[in-house]
Amino acid sequence: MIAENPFAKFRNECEEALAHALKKILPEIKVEAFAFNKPPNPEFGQLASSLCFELAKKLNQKPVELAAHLAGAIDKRKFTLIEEVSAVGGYVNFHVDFAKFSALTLQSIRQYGATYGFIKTEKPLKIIVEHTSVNPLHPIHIGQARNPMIGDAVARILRYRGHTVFCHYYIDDVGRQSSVVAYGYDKLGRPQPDEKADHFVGKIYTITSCLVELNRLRRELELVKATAPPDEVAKINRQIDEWMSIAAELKEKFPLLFEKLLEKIGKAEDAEDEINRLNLAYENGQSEAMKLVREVSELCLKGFRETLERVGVCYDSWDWESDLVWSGQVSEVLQRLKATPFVYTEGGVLEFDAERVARVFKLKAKLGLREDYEVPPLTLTRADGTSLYTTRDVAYTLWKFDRSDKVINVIGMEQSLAQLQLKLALHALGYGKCADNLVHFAYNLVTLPGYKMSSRRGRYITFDEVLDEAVERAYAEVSKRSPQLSEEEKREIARFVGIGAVRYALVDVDAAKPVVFTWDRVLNFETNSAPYVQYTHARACSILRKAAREPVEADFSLLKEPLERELVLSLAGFPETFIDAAEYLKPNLIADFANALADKFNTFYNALPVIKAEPQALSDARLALTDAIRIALHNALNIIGVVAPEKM
RNA sequence: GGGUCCGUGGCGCAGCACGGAUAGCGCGUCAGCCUUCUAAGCUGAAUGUCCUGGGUUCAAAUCCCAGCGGACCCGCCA
Repeated sequence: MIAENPFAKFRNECEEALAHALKKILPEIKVEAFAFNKPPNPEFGQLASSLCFELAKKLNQKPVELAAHLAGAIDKRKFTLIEEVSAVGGYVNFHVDFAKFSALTLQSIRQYGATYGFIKTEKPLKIIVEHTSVNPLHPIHIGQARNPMIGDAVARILRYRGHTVFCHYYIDDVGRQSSVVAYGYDKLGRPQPDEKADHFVGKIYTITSCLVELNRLRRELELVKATAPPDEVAKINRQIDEWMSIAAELKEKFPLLFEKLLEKIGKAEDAEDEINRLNLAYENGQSEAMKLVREVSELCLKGFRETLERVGVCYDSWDWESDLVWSGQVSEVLQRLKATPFVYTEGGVLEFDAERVARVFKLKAKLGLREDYEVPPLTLTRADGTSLYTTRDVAYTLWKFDRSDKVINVIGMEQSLAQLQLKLALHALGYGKCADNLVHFAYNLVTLPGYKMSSRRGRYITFDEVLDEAVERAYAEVSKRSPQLSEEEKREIARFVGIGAVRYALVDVDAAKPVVFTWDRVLNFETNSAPYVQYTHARACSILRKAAREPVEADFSLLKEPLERELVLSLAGFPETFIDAAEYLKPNLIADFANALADKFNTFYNALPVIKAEPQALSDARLALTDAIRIALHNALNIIGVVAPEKM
């Protein structure tokens, strides 16, 4: 007997059994769906119904008596997996027939192998997952690295679920910041990088942006010094002080580059204007500007690709924001928005009345907003006619929906309002359906202890640094723990252990929670980490290797130990966990599952022999169990992008 | 001021979508386990007003309301 979802099979039988019994003794009662709980203790069985508590009040009977009555009415002979039904304290408890259930679960896992657990959806969709989308100005820092880890895991999960998934990277090269870095790069004479390209670009960006900001503030001070109130002058002075200290930091860290840029733009009074001109020229598709900005952006992206490839993240499409502007899609969207009654002009710029859209289309309840909350308006254009980020995002979103049924944007929760306004803009344009299929997967920030990471200020820890450190730490661990391995093996293991640890650490915490970055968090190699699960997987592989035989006709009824039964239950539940993870977009469920299974296996490993178990039939059954665990751990790690090694 | 999210042993987290029996786990602390299948492991001990107060319910960490604390957002930045 084989089932792709063993635990669901048991659950279905329990449901059916309960429904029959209810119909028999209380035909007048209609229950839509039966919810089951997992009992806190195996002596209460594997599934429990608390239905009697609900019915007790309606029927004016005691739950305990009702439960006994109901349990007694179940004819368990009609079902294959139900061994016993008991009534305890008002609950109806279902006990699984472990002999049959173990056989079902372990044979199914063996049969499905690398596809076990990945139940296909009945409604496959074309889904675009947009993730990472770090601006091409500086290296990906650890605060941003949570994004590709979550995005990639979500994409993998949805693919295994049977959807057609495309991962898109949105290259935001139209913002003013791109012109800032391009300006600095140009002043330096467009040099070739002498290090990893994104790190190189990042330095230019930070220093340029700092110098330009100082210029601006100093001029502002000159202008208002005589006329403005003292507290305003003091405020500007404070800002100057802050940027001066940043400049000092940068000068110390990158003396050569700092000097060069200081010389070129330190006193350039027209820097601000030149950057604005460059930005305008770029949006207008002027060829010199195009060449310059694209050149810097490409450099940076080259660095990103290296980093992301290293952690096993890849994309199906790299979408340039500028392409949307140059192709006229942005201005077309603007025209169409202007034609709606929701756009007005104020102070020479176009404003979008998001609040009115929400009211007219009665969307507040649907979008989870209170009726008395007023959605702030969205400015669509600058006074010079250039577009703003969210405006371009409207065009981009429509472009994405031309290619998919559903769009998932993995974007920090600080952009919640912008994403809401984006949805409302879609409604205003008549694309309410797209808005409904647009998901903002919001995740919380990663901060450094004491301060927020700031790319403009050059205060960040790069993802590359974290990966390097993790791999180095892992190398030290492997060398210590497995000195017998060859140098090559150690390097290889260090690589996937270190990278796995980082991936796992960034996926494991609920995306809604803020994370304070500490090295301890990502360099954890003990329980509840990728290395722990990887180690457990390698351990299972090692046993199977040493056994050197195939347990062909194992007698699963020999698996009578509570530890073995818990393992079977865990394994049988993997498909349901996977479905939950896919439907609710919760990759951390997979990490938790893997960790919990590893925990149970290690307990089992320490308590009971596998190869040396007597009689051999028991050894065979335990080998089959071990093999099933190996498969489940492998599959779980696979979806969160972590390598499952055979040795470490 | 308004909005969104978060609040669970000393620290870091799970559980909350779908209410259910004794709230789990890791770190740290203490006491143990390697001539036995990988000790990146295991066993045991101590540690909790599940932010506070109301409400709904037979039943609340979980749902609702109010408050407190923290993060983020409310820009002709992205």
